[in-house]
Amino acid sequence: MSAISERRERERAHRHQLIITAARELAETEGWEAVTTRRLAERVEYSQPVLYSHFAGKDAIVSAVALDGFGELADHLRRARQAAPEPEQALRAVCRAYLEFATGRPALYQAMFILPTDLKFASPETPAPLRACFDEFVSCFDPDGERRELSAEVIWSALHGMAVLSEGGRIPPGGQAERVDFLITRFAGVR
Amino acid sequence: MSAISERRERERAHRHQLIITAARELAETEGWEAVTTRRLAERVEYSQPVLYSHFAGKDAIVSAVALDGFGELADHLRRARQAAPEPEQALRAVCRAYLEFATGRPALYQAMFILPTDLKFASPETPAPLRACFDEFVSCFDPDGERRELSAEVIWSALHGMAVLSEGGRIPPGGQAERVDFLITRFAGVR
DNA sequence: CAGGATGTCTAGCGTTGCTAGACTGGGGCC
DNA sequence: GGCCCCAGTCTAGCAACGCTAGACATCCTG
Repeated sequence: MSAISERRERERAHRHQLIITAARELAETEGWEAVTTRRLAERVEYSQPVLYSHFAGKDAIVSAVALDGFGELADHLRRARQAAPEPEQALRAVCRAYLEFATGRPALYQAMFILPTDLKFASPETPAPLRACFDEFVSCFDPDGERRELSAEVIWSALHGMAVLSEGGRIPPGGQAERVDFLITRFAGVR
Repeated sequence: MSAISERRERERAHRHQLIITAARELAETEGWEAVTTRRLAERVEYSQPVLYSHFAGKDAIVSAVALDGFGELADHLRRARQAAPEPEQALRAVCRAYLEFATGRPALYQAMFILPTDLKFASPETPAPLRACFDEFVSCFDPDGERRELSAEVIWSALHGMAVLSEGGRIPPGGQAERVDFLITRFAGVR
């Protein structure tokens, strides 16, 4: 019962991750509308029902990709914040890193924030990577000051709005840096 | 050729609007995923191909609904702005009206800003209602001050971010008013 | 009154997410 | 060791999707 079933479990875990990365790659190269269960199954060289033995449905696969994305975003933001010498510059660095992430991996960003997912936000069972992302913004504000969470929410909203409106062509895609600078100067003074 | 074909044209225009309002009602009561060409056709009591004699495809129907929405949003914002006695209160009033609109008609807002549409933004052939919405924000800032457009873009982004993150449960849906106030105080001083 | 244009329909194509039922092969019990 | 059973995988198919071809009817024009 031991060795063989252990190997199977290992293989199963490996295949689980294989599905996630295949979905992500497919989405990043051809967009999420090209990610169908058939194409995904063909890509991982298994039949469709195998996908459903790993995930409850397509949404769950998207959620898994999104979760990976939140982990990477948290890393990305943390690195940017820690590389900044001063607190004010930290906020600016984190904001820029956020937009860089959003425009650099549009499909991943879409999975995290736009497509319907099963992920729980702002709740006790919120996955750790999601909290970590939010906390990176919170950390940019003065621990003594009140309303750090509020500041983080508003900043995050603004960045998300810029990212998605610009990606969809609702506002000119150029001039993102200018908008960030403008936003920061309004928020930095009251840190 | 006159009377009869005129009547037909009238009927055709009437049916055109009928399709749009049916799509909108269906979306507002059951969500956009319930708006299929079959159900829509059944609702307007015609067969599917009739829809395609009026619109290029489903996206075009969504776009038409969105365009109606932009007209209403522009009205809504203008009324809010004009009802405010002072410029600073005008910005606050417009922002609140915007979020009120977004949370009050979520399906309509989705058609305008999230679903894929054929509408052109920030371009010469941008429809008038879209420009009108943007201009309502611009009008809230000092005509002598520079960067009115930039301010409008950033404010709009922030509002959109709040609306969509809150609707999707990414940030707590309560406390929207607090966020708006917080945002305004950062932007009002430099009007 | 014939001919053509216009409008609407039925029927169907290809694709989607998802699932039931058959088949296979190794693990545990007598 | 031999039998049964369960986990895993597959083929095949369902209902619903957006969209369209081709047949039918209906009305204006010459």
